Amino acid sequence: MRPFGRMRTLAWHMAASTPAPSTDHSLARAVARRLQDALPEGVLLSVDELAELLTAPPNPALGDLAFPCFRLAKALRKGPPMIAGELARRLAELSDAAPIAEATAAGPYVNLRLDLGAAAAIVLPGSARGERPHHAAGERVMVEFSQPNTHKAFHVGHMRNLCLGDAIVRLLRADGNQVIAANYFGDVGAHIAKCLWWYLDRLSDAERQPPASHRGEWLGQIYTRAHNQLEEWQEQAAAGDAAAADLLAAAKARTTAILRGLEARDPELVAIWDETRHWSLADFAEIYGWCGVTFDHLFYESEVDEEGLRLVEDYLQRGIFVESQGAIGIFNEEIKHMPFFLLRKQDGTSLYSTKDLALARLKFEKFQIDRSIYVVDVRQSDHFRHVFLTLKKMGFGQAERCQHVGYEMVELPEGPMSGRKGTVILFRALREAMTSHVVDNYLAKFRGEWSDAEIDDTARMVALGAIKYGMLARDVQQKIVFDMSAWLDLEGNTGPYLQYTHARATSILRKCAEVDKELDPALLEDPAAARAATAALVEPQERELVLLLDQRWPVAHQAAQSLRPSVLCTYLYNLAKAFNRFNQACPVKPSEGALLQARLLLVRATIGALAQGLDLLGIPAPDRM
RNA sequence: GCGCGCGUAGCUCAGCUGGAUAGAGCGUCGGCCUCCGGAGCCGAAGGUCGCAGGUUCGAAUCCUGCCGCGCGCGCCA
Repeated sequence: MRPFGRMRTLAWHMAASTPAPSTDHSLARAVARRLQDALPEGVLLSVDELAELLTAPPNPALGDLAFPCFRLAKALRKGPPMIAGELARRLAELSDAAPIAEATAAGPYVNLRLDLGAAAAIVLPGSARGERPHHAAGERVMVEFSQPNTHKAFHVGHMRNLCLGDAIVRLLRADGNQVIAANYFGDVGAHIAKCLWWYLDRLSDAERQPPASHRGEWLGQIYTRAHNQLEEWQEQAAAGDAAAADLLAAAKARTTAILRGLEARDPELVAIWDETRHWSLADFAEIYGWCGVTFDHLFYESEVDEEGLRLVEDYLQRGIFVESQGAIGIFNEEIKHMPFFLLRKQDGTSLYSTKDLALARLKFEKFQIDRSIYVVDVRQSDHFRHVFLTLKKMGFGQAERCQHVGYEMVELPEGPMSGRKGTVILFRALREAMTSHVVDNYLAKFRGEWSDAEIDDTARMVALGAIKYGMLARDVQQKIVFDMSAWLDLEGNTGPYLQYTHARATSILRKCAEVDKELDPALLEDPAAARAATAALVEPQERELVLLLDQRWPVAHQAAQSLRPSVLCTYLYNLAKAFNRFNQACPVKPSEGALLQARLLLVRATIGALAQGLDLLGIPAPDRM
C-alpha cells in the first residue's frame, strides 16, 4: 500500500551506515539527522519523519527551515515552547551541526538558519547532474486516459484529459512504478450509427468525398450535423410536428439497422465502419504526436463489446447479476441514491458499463496489473463507483486498487461547449492560434538568425507548453474556463514562463562559455570541491533558490501520490520565480573565482530541476526561445 | 428530492492529512535595461477566507446546519 515509505526507510538505513552527510542530496534529511542527534530521550522519530515535519518559516528573516514541536508535546508531556527551547539549546551544543548554522526557539518552533555554502553543496550537484531518486521495485499500474470517440472531433475539452493522463503516467514512472499508458477508443455505439447514417444516406456522392487531411475532423462535422438534426426533429415531434415525427422515426429505424448490421458483421457496413474509424484514429495519432504523448497499449470498445455481454450472461447465471424490467444489472446498495447499475439493455445489447467490465478483466488478467487508474471526467464518478463495486462482487480482488481520477470540465466563458450551438473549439484551432501567436509575437525576430525549422519546432514547444500548463496547473476539482485570448497571454503564471526561465538559464551558461567561464566538472562529482565553491554564496536570492531546489523530489512524489500534477506546477512556478529573482540580483558572467563557480553550479542545478519538472508534466524545455 | 463538488483580493486561482503576520497571476497605479535575453524584476493599492454554530491551546483547513453555484441521478457514453 505504501511502497514509498518502505523505500525511504531502506534508504535511511543505508545512509545511516555510511557517515557521509555531504553526499546526501536531501537538505531536509541532512538537517533531520542533526535534529535526531539533538532530540531529547524518549522521542522515537525517524530521520524521514523528522524531515517531513520540517517546514518553511512564514518569513525568511526568521530562518531557512522551521521545526514545529507540537508532535513532541504528548510524548514529553511538556509544552511545545519549552521543548523548542530545549531543542534549540541542544542543537547549539552539538559538536557538528552542519548544515545548521543557528537554531533559535520561537514559541513552539525551532527556527533553523543554515550554512548556505554547506546547504548548497548538499543540494546542487545532484540537481545539476539531473539525478533521479532511487526506488525499490514499484507497482505495475495502468493509467487509462484520452479515450476519444471515433467519428467525433477532438476538441479542447479532450485536451485536459490527455494532459492529465500523460502527466500522471510520467509522475508515477518517476516515482518508481512500472506504468502502462493505455488508451481506449470509443469506436462502437450510437454515435457511430448516427454518423454513418448521415454519411451514407444524406450526403451526395460528391459530398461523400473526404478531404485530403483531417478526415477525422470532417467525420466529426458529419456526426454533429446528424446529431443536431435528430435533436431538432425530436423537439419538433414533441411539439406536435407530425412530419418531423415521421422523419425521426425513419432515421431511428435506419440508425438501428446500421447498428444491427455492424453487430451482425455485415461485410459492407463493417468495411465502411473500419475505413471511417481509421480516419479518426489517424487524426488522433497525429494529435498525440504533436503533443508528445505516447501510449503503451490501445484498447478499443469494439474488442470488448462481445466479451462484455458474455460476462453479463455468465454472472447472471451465477446469480451475481439480476434481471430488472427486462434489462440486466446489479444492485449496489452501497450507492444509496441510485443503487441499480444497468449492464445490459432490454434489447440485449451492451452499454458502456458492459464493456468496462470486460475491459477491466482484460487489464487484470492479460496485463497483470496491481493498480488501475481511470482518468475520466467527474460526471462519471457514480459510474466508476458502480464499476469497481461490481468488479469486486464478481470476485476481482484488484477492484480494491481501481481508482477514478475525476476532473472537472473545460467550459467557455459563455458556458459549456455545445456541438449544437457550434461553440465547440476544436483542438486544432487552439493549436494553430497558439502556434502562430507565438511565432508572430515572440519568434519572428529570430527569422534569419535561426533556421525556419528551429523556429517551427520552438513554436510547437512553446504552444504545447502554454496549452499543457494551462490544462494542468488548475486543480482537477476546478472547472477550466477556456478563453482563447487569456490563453494566448503568455506572461505571468504560464507554461512559457517556465520554459522561458529554463531558456534564460541555459543562455547564461552559453554566454559564459563564450568567454571561457565554464563550470568545473569536479564540482558535480567531488563534494569537497563543491563545498569550497559554494562557500562564496551569500545572497538571499541564492539562499531562496537552494532551499527551493531541495524540494523538487518531495514535491514530485507528493504530486504522484495524490495524482495531482497541479502540485508540481505550483512548485515549478515558484522555482522559476526564485530563479528570476536570483537572475536579477546576482550576475553570473561578471563573477570570478569561487563565486562564479558556485553560481554556475546554481544555474545548472536550476536548469536540471526545471527540465526534469517540466518533463514530468510532459512539457518540453527549449534551450532558447 | 438524493448524491458529488465548488464558494479565499475587482477577475482567475494557490494554500485545505489543523499551526507563526492568508499568497500568486491578470487588471490598476508607480519604478527597473552602461550589466548574462523585458515572455523578466521591484514596489503600491486591494481580503469579515459564503453565513452561523461546534471541536481544539490553535480553524481558510476538521464536524454540523444553512445560503449560492455547478454536475450526476436504468436502457447515452
